[in-house]
Amino acid sequence: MAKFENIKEHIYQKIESGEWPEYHPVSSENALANQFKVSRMTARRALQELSDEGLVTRTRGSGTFVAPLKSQSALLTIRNIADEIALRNHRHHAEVVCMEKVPASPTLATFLHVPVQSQVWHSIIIHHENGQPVQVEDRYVNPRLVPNYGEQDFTQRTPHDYLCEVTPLTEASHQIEAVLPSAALSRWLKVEALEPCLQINRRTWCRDGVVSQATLTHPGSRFRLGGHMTFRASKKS
Amino acid sequence: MAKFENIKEHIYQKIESGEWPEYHPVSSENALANQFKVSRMTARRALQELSDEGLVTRTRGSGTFVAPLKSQSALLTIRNIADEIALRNHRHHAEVVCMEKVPASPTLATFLHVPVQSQVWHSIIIHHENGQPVQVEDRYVNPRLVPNYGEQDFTQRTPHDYLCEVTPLTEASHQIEAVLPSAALSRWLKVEALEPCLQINRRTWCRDGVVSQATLTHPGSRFRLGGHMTFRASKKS
DNA sequence: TCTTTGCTAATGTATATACAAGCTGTACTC
DNA sequence: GAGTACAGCTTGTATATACATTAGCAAAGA
Repeated sequence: MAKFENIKEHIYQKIESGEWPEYHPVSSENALANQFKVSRMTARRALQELSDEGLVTRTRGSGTFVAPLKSQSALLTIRNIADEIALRNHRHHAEVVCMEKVPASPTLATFLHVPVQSQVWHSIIIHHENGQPVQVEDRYVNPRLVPNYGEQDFTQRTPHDYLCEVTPLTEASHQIEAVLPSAALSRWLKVEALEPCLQINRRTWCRDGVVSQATLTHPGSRFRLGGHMTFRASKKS
Repeated sequence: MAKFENIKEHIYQKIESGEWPEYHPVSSENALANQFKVSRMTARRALQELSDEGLVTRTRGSGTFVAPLKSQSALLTIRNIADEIALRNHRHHAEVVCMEKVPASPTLATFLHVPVQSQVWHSIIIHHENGQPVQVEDRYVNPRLVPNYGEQDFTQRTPHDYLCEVTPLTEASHQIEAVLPSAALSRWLKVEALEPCLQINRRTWCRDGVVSQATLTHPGSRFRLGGHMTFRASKKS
């Protein structure tokens, strides 16, 4: 492996393991150069690439620091429903319908990479915007990676928020489809049985395996998923 | 502006203007260093950053070349329905329902940034996968930027393909929602009026303005939108 | 006490150089 | 003619050096 990659690896470990939390200072270019017995330009390259990847932020005159985790997936943000509602200056509140441990069905076991019939966390939470239900979050969580999931108070913070903190996410996959709500869903969302809903299926990974699999259902009449992208990073002229 | 930025700018112009098409060779590091009277390392930096941004591809021993445009938005791909179907080894065919010039309604005029009542291209195309309809593409195109849109044969190539070629896209925004199909849509998609559909609203920009606004409707029972992302670019160990 | 000044350390840009490693075409050999 | 060896160009990695720009702090001054 190239020398600059060793240095990146070293710093990445510190961040991923949680030893260096958000905003923790990272060794300076000169310090790394001494420590790894390389030239400053080589140490610089490692830090520069970590900065490009969004893991650290750098400020001339000040130094290099671990970037806030929430900005690490800046490109296609995994949205936190509570933040999104707050952004619109609306009021968010969550209702925990269910929080239990259940044995994993064969399908679920495959999704979460756990043994069939092993106990997994299951929660159902209804998110409201200004008193109206806008999302039902039906989530299964791997108890090996998140043993204390059931003890959290999810009326105060969202599961997404909590999971991001205890297991730094490294990977995610989404599937979006349009469905008709089940009886329970239409009751929870206070919509008619024939109203189309937007359903997002999301699995998230951390370094050690599948953390969680969630089905987020939104009423079609009260929700849109938006995205914007530009193909060019640098600014014009 | 920094020297390496000047070089980037120079190359970017060539690509954006279309003077250098896909796979066109880019001057080598040494050639650029001579041309711009800088050191090789500075020229290298310009090429390296363009490579990071996905505008060019580089191969040791061979050279630097303009990247194929379709890979320029690698992160959240703007999918081409035909490619997607081909990827599944299925058969794609398109049916052009309508191709006309219509006066822009006030709403549409706002979307496309054109004068109200000015003529714009309007096309409706049904995309089939193995004979079954999977997408209705209802598209409005800015005739100032794409004057010959109406003369293309969209049974052979998709509008997305054509638009990518004649106007290098620089920006795009999406909105996804779940809806019930209109009468015409349910007829075209051969679904019942009560089947929920996934509707994607997409606007695309090139350097000179809004190119096109499209509404893509998929039957919920036959379509899913997927995405996958990792938060770390480099590979492990 | 508040302000100014200046020092130090950190990142940002640029250069010159060296060698490693991979692709391509040419010339040579069999 | 077919295969091989090699030379030359390309990108990739690494080093040493110089100077610019900025943040933060400390000391001197009013």
